[in-house]
Amino acid sequence: MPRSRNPASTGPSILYAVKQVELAVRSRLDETLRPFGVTTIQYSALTVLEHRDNITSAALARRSFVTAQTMGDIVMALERRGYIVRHRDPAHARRLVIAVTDEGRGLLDEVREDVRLIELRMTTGMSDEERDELCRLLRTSLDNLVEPEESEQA
Amino acid sequence: MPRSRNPASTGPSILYAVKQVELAVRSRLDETLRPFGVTTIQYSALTVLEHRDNITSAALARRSFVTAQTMGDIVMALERRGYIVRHRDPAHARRLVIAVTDEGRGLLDEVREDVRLIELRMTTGMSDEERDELCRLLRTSLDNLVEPEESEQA
DNA sequence: CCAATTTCAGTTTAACTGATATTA
DNA sequence: CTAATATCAGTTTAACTGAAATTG
Repeated sequence: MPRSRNPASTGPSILYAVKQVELAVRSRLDETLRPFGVTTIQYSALTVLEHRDNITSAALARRSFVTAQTMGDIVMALERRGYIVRHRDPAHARRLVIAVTDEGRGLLDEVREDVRLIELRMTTGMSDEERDELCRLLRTSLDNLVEPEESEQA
Repeated sequence: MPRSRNPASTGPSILYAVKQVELAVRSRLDETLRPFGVTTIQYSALTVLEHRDNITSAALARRSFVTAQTMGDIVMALERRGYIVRHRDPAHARRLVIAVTDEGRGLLDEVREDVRLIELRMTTGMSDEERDELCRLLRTSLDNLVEPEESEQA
């Protein structure tokens, strides 16, 4: 296969680009979410919970690359606002499994369109194939970065 | 043009993927940078300064989507550690332009290889073309998200 | 006894807002 | 006068470490 250029040609610029895009996205998301009184971090956690119900705070922390204590604070903030509830896992009395409430789903529904507009703006000028490719390459990047040891069900 | 699928097919999952990848990258970068006593945020600012010398803290703030005060704190932290120096712009007495010191470049050199390893791990299994494509799509995303009003030279 | 989960306490960094002096 | 820059002060959120209780 023809290696068109040296492997370091792109340098550490992909990491830099990821960082910059995330900063830009967060800036836009903050504007969108401010009227609702939730932070981008809290919203991100809530979107994960929307798709992965009955997960514990500790598992959510591992998935988000933060400590259990940090995620504990975020989860408690969401609980205080009524967006989630927690109840004991019958099979595992130490665990508190999280469920998104109707209020939580309501919030997600309220901001869904605005969030989609940010994504549409970000991908302006891209073809559907390019959008799919970007998403696929980001997922691959994430898979490559996570520790392989993690084998949880939630 | 044949729109192969509905535009919402990928949903807001690209934003989610960007966020997750950034969290993963930051987690790895934190490990790498901890022995050097700099945070990922400080390091990111320093890499921008490496390529864009003679920029002001305020301009750096705009580029990084944070307030001037926030970037002021980060810049002062880098200054205290001796990684940058600031001096008055002769043409603009109010501005303090930033220059990376030899110590700053030394730090960047010391961590460059480790940072590159993170990027290599992240792009494991990708062809050179895919790496380039990922970088290109991220740059496009960033361009689409920045305010067009900004027309600074630095 | 050990590992995982949760939580309490304390600390630090990074973000914000608001206000102020300076200067082009 | 206005806008931009830098900075001072105060606040909040998000991250950490350390420690403790509980449970499998």
